[in-house]
Amino acid sequence: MNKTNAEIARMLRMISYLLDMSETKSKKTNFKNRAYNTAAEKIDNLSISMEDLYKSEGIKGLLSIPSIGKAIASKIEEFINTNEIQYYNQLRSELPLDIEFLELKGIGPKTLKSIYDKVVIKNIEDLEKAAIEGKIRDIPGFSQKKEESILKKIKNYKDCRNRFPIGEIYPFVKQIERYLSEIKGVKKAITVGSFLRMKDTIRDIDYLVASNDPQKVIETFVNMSEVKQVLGKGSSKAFVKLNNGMNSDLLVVPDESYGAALLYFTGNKQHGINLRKIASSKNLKLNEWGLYDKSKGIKIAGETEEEIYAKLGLEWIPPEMRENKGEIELSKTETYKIYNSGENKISQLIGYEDLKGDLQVHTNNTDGKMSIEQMVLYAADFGLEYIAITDHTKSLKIARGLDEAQLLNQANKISQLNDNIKTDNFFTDLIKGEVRNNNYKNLKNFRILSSAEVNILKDGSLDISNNILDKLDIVGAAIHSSFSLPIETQTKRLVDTALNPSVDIIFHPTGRIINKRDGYPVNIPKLVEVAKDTKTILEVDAAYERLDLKDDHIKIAIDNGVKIAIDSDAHHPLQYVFLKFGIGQARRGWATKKDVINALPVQEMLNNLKQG
DNA sequence: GCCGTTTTCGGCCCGACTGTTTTCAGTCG
Repeated sequence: MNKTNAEIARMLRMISYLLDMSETKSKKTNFKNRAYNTAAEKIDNLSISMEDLYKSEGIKGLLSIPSIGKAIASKIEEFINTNEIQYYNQLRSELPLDIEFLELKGIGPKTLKSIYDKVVIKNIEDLEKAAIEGKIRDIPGFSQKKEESILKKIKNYKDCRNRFPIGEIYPFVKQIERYLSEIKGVKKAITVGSFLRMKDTIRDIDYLVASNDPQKVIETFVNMSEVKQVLGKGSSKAFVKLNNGMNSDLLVVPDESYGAALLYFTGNKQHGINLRKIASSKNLKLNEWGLYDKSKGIKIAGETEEEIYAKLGLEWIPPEMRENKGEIELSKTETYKIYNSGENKISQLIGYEDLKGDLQVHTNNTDGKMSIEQMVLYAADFGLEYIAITDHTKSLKIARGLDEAQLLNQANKISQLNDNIKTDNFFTDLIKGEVRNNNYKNLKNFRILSSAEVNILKDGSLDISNNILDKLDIVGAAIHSSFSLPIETQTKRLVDTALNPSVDIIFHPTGRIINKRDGYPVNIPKLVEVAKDTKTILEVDAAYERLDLKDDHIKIAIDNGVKIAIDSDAHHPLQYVFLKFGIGQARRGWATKKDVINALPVQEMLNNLKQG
């Protein structure tokens, strides 16, 4: 049981695929398979769980999702209740092909059907074997060249690691972006796609370049040393596989099409489709080259995104919000004007320069790499005004967690440092050889907060008592063990923590590590409800392998009036840069500056805590 | 199969690249 949205979407997508394979030229079937595919995409982008929706509201809940009608809703219901869809079984009894073909890019249902009709295959292994044995080249419509290309595509499928955490590839992606921007004649070069939308993980890296010499840019791109294989190229586009296994696409357009191309290539796909539908309804046509007036046959916009959105009756939408989750409705100029008298999300979204403090920072007193003083120095250098020192507590043995005496000792030291920081020469010794810019002038007003990342035990209690915690400026708590308890127990551990009057923030609430572990199960709406009642802050841990809370959870939290903190979880000064990824997730969750507690100056932030 | 400010029928986003199709189907994003 417990069907994820991804599993449901995959089933619908495979139904679409099988319908496409078995389609008799009739147009009706053609649109039927598209309907299944559209429903699958919709579900993939949904912020709520279909199963939860079904359990709380029944089939009516499913029908409330656009693109899901009676027929598809009843199949989802069947899948949730019986773990099967008879319609799918029936299709598969006619075409017994493994669902993995969905992930084999470049070979679609039509190609596969032509092969299937002549050679018995069931899965990708069979297909590879048939190609190696030369059984495909003689099928009508195929050739030796096509057979070779099938083998290449299978190799690509096997090589491809699914998705990379955004922070892991960030420097590499930016390096190529800089390289492209330095090609002679290039006016602009930018990384677009899910990277620009700040998705937590990235599959493909897409670049957009504005230049009047596309051939030169394309040749330079496909000949970079980072390129392992050229998958295709034409007069405006190129597709390559990079050495790290990722696919990368390049689109080159003239300056006057830059905005249209940026809009098209940033996505997401459904956002783009909806914009093109709006264009169509206004007798306009939108593509990657511009916005055109159909009746007059002339281009009316294209150089900037803003002018295109404006001509469609919309305010500009930040890339992080372009996920087809209601942002188009929100940006309609009429809606916008009403809201904008006070509270429009789009104009108030938390910005990349808005954080004033960082509420989770570690030092070499436990598992961090540097001292409090060094972490402070670099934080000031980074432009922050305060940090909380949140070393682990005693029951987390692996990090040499602090006991009560050590914790109080550290708090005393921090208190002294706060006094000394105001004197002119205090950091002189430390600064020697470490100064990178002149932000140290901010140091005098810098505030160090005593804190801890208190360990939540299996029964939901903490490993440090409240009378000790109350001596700290701010308290964070987190789960680091017993991940496999059932959802009710895990939720109760976090709810009990939120109910604890000494705990201000719950750190990385779901415990996920991207590509390594899913995290423990948590009833997020329930936790959010208690957090709201108790004024507990939920963290967005910005370390790129965590990004926890994730975007959809952030949206649930702030929609319910819960404040978030965006923290780096830095164990080294260079890790303050992680804050960028946390802010990206917060923007994806539509968080405004007001929703983020550490966008406040230190005293206001403290005043807004539970006991503040 | 889904949808509706042209609402229960008749539409359904748009264009680049590939292969071998001399005018297009398949696939992708």
